[in-house]
Amino acid sequence: MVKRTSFEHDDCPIARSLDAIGDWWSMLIIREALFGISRFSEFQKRLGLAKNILTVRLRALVDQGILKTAPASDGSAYQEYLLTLKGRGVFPILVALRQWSEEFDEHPEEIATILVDKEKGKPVRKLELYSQDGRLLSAGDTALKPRAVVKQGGRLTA
Amino acid sequence: MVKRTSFEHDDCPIARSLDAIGDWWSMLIIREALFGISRFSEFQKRLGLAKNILTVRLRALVDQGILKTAPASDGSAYQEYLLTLKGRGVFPILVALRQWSEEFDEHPEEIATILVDKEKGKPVRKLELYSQDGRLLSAGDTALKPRAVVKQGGRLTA
DNA sequence: CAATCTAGTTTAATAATGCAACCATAGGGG
DNA sequence: CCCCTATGGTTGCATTATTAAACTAGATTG
Repeated sequence: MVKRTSFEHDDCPIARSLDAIGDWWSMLIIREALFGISRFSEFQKRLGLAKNILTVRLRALVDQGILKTAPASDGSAYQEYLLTLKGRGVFPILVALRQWSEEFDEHPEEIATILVDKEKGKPVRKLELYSQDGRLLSAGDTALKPRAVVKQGGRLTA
Repeated sequence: MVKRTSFEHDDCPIARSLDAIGDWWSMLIIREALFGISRFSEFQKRLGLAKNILTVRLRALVDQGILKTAPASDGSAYQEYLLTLKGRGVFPILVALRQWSEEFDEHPEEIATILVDKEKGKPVRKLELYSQDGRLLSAGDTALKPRAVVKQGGRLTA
């Protein structure tokens, strides 16, 4: 690679998200964390990834404020990894990924679980995107607008 | 890597999606395609990725039925890459990624664009997840249920 | 018909990933 | 106190992926 491309300071928010959590393991670690997994060894067992990789990923997630370490909680003298607010904010992304598989995968019969609402136990609806005045939007109904920014000099830039 | 782990036949739909489009470039290629980009050189210019990688990614996306090649359209004798229905279905994932950055990024002032609805030009709302009976759900209101599957033998499995 | 554009392929270097083996600390048994 | 196991890593090395840059070959343009 001669240096792997970083999107950390890209002006596209999608690229920025991908830079933060856009690899297989980070996303799956957050998925497990949302299930309540918090211990190093539990992550390692459930995901089956190499421990050194887990170490690196956990550290990166902590550095980015997606996970935080807590001294313990279940009595044992070890630490645990807990989601921050930012980390819990990844939930819609995971739901979107899940629903894409459910809708388009060629072997949906291999999918083992369904996302349901706790209260009724029924499958959730598809994620919906609305305009401010309440119209349901699809990709074609949207556009990108440059964010108007007033810089120090007072000039208007994109 | 000694063979990168594949999630192609994982039973988790999130893992399956990640296996298909869970790398930086694939996601960004689809983003560009949603903007109407369809030519090899355009993708390469806009994303700034190495051409060999673009070749591999485009081929993988076509193999997976996310893009399809069409013989031409603007007269020139070259081919173009177009999104399939499955490809356009990635849109909510990209919206979720975008909104996560918008909400949690530490330098939101570096984000250059806003997603608006075409009709009014106003920013869209956050993606919303509803239960079948219309309640707005957050992560804590949901659970995973094993998908009941009736196998050949007639036994019920998870 | 020479120059340039398109859509790649090839090559060589560098970076990331994975496996396995090792290490340090805590707690428990004897 | 000594040995054993579990937790939470670290280190080394082999393999694989990504990249930039050079090269091709057909299509288009001047």
